[in-house]
Amino acid sequence: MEYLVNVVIPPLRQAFTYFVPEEWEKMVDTGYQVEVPLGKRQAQGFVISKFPLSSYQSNDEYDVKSLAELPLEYRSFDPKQLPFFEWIAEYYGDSLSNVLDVAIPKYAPPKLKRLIHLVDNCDTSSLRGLRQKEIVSLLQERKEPVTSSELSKRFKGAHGTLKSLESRGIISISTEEIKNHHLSNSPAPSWAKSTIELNDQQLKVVPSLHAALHQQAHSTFLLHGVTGSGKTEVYLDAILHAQSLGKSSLLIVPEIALTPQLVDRFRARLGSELALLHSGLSTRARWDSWRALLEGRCHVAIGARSGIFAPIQNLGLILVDEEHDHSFKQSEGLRYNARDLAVMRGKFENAVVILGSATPSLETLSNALKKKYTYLSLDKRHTDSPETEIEIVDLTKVKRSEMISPNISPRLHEELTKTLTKKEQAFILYNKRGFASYLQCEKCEEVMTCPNCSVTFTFHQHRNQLLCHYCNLQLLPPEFCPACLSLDLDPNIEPPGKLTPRGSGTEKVFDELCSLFPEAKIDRLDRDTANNLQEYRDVLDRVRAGETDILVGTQMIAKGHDLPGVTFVGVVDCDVGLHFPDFRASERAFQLLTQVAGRAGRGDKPGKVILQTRVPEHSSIVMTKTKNFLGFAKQELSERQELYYPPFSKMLRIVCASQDQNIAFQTLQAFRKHSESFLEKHGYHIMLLGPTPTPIERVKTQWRFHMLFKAGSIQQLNHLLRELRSLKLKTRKVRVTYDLDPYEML
DNA sequence: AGCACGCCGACT
DNA sequence: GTCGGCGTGCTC
Repeated sequence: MEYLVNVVIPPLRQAFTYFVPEEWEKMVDTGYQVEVPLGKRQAQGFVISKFPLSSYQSNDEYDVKSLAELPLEYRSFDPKQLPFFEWIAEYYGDSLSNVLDVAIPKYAPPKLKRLIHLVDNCDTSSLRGLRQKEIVSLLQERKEPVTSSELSKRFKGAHGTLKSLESRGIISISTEEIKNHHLSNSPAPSWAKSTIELNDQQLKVVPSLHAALHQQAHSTFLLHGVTGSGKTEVYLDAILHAQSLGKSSLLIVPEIALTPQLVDRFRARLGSELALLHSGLSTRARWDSWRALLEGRCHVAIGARSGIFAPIQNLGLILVDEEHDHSFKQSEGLRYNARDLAVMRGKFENAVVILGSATPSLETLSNALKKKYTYLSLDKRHTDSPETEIEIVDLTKVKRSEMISPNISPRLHEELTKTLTKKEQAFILYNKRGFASYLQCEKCEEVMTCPNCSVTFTFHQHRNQLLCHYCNLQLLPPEFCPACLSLDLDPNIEPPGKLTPRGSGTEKVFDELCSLFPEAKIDRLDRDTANNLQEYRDVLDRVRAGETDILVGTQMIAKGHDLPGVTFVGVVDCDVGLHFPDFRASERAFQLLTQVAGRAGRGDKPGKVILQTRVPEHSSIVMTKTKNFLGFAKQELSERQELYYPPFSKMLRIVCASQDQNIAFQTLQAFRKHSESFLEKHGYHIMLLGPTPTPIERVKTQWRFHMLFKAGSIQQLNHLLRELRSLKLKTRKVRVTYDLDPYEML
């Protein structure tokens, strides 16, 4: 017992010290996963350091135990990653334990398959049963082993038959690991070209990327490229260039953008070099990809948010596509932002970082303006397609009687008709689910609200259901107003009011379009029609195959890849979310509108966009029409500066949730008190706001209050965060969440 | 997180 | 008299 190790055992925050048994002394090191005795049970942990007995200072508070077990696939991360993980813990004021728990995939044993072989030269003449004859003749036909699961599917009760065939020496059974097809060298489809052809403007940006890669030092680029300008080609060129220098690359994309089409394009150029990391993988498949990277078998990884932790060896390049996308921010647990981590990881590993977007976040843009990042731009579309024309329809100027249907203005109807006549495809964006935003009593004006949350029920007509979008409570819509009924008046004299649907959503627009265009094939894409990634892809595949004329949907429709048949995009109501109590509401609206407008006309046909709004002078809408990203950004930045919002300040949000309204409020009040004296003591300048009720003050029966902190110095804010976390102000019945760089304010 | 210890209410 | 509720504290 010459060595000891410090082991972190999630979710326990501290590290524990163990002896390393002699037989593992040479093997075990930082990054290994181990089983340890902990109290009366066995637990799993990660080794975060190893040191000789001579440098161990014993304190007699506890007896050091020995490691219990070394799992077969024990190496979990590279020791070189540890400083990065420690930095993350420090920055978000969390424990290393929690970071490792989130960053490192769980080990899963390999899946096994049973292979049935036909024994050579065996005597098949003595076969009795029909089932036996069928199975043997199938095996003879195939001339290769067949899995038992396939046989079981074809012939019910095959299991028993196989056993008897085996005992009679006619077949033999072997087991084999199921290989992961994400890692195998499956051929890329023919449409994915294996060469890269760069156009003039792409050729202008690649030299500085190549130069940076040659430096093998950290630098960050903002690649600002309008939709269709061919950012992907630049990514590929950079990845291949890194590869020629012996460096690996990591590409992070929003989960929803990680489509088979994107993966095929990369596979066509990279083959088996490529490892995938996304939520659709099984635990084992994720582990396989992770190990392939850790062992240096793959040199390029494409992943969603959590891919930023991937143990890529010899990392030289990190790319973040759609860097403005809010899905890079984890919204629970360790609330990290993968885009910010990408830049930080680049610093730790001397890697080049490329942040790409058609609508960069103001944080990233401001770093580019400050020359912290190098600004590169692709401002022309890849093909020679004519410019897309964007038209604003001011709904305040259209009389209700002039509307073709409640949500469709004459101009929108006209353009849709034109598109359908030309046999082209249209996207209709309405960023709101359901059929009606709420049900209201005709008589007493009572609105149906969720009993658990302070929001109205959304009416979903197709399911005939009232649905709470916050707690998912489902209710059959009542025929009469419950408030009227509760008055218990004589129905003959005072009949209860009926409930009418008010406000609309994708379902309503879908219905309107179906009656306006009965001949058209109309489809809908939102969280209600696409429950998972596969269903989402299926809907977009139907569009790609030309089976859909009009696709109505929420923001989900804004992010599909290459759909050249779509020439028209209509936005039913640009104002959804514009007046959210969130300082990023305008930015979000601009990004969504610009993104969805970019869906129109990616082929050689011209695109057309119609934006319906009641605030036609709003900068998010005007600047979308004029395609003036920098104009929008400058105006928005000056407003942010005035109000001391990011990127001009660093923000921290603390939310307290409790069944008891008072406890939630008073916990935060105590946080405020302590913050004030802490700031006083250290002479820090941090702006405190609140506590106030959150915009949606009750969710899932919990009352919620929050506080916002705005600071000029991240160090000071961090110090305060650490201090508040260490305090024991939290009473029993309250849940506290800390969110550094928050995105969600509801 | 587990698992123990510990101190107050309804039952075989 | 005990079974069991979950509040508190510890685990190398």
